[in-house]
Amino acid sequence: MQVQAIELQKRIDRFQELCRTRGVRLTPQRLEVFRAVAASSAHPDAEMVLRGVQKRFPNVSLDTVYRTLWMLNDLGLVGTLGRRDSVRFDAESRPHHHYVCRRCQRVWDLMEHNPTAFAPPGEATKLGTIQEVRLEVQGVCTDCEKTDKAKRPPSKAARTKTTRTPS
Amino acid sequence: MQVQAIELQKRIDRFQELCRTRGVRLTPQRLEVFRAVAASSAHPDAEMVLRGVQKRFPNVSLDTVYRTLWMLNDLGLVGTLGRRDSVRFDAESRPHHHYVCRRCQRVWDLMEHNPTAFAPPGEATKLGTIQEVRLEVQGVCTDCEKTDKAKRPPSKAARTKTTRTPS
DNA sequence: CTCTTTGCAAATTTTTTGCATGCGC
DNA sequence: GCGCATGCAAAAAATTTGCAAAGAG
Repeated sequence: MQVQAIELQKRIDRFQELCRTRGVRLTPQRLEVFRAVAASSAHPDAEMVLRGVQKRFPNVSLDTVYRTLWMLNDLGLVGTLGRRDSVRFDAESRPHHHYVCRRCQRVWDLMEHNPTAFAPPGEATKLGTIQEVRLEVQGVCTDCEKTDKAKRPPSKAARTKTTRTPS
Repeated sequence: MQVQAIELQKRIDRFQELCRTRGVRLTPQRLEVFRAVAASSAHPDAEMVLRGVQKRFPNVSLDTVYRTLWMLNDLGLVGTLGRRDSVRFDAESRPHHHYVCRRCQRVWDLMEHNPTAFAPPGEATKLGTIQEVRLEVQGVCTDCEKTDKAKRPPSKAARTKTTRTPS
């Protein structure tokens, strides 16, 4: 699960260049966080990245890892699996894909049936059984485009947890 | 964002039938949770489902909603967007897909390039801009197949939060 | 009547934030 | 030196679990 040294160096160069281009401050922590993600093909979560980074910088904190990872994500240098917010459900039974707006988080079902899209890549069959193939298109919906800037819901903190002792 | 009454009824019938077939107890809460998901095409999260259910059953609790949703997921009646565990990162820059093992949660990159798979369905272009197309194949990897049964890590609770006062 | 499911509350887990200090540029 | 980034700790958000009481089959 290790990335080749040459490929890794290529990625790091690109990162450093992007930092200069985009005016992002290049700190040792950030470099190390990026190295940890770029060097692994195990798709680590934040905690795994932390462990990797701590080998060289024993006192980096998990929050720095999170901050850096999302920053790298903004820069387009790392991708994510899973959403940072809550899990969403749907009961549409026909096979379909999703379009997800990265600003308002709304989801549309894409019913257009391109059968090849649901055919699992042959490569996958060698890895194990296949239970589901899921395609997700991400972008910014036209509504959000119009009203530019993200309008995050006013921090759910305000809401009273559940309906606990309503009186 | 409402599902047609006929389609909704069809889904509910299927749910009730599956309950009988699979020996799942059909409680009013469960029916209502399913109705809430099946009636919406907004891909609600657990809290949104709760709000829908509470219109008829003001005292259902969020935990029941969660329990029911995952149960419906097991039954194959609802699908999910996003993972229930933590977000994972990767720094692979070439376009690629993922194979995710539902037991050990490991992820493999699928580099096999089927260009059509990355072409966003035309339907999506009408909804907004497109930033990324992501395909995820889910299943059980051969390793886990061999050692059947899921071997969930022994509840991360055991671990000492971070490196807080190690002495 | 029995055994599953519910509601409640508290615990767990994951992620974010406020603030004083430190370091890249 | 200035201002963003870090570390720390604590908050927030999301989800799960233990347990007594209620209800389905």
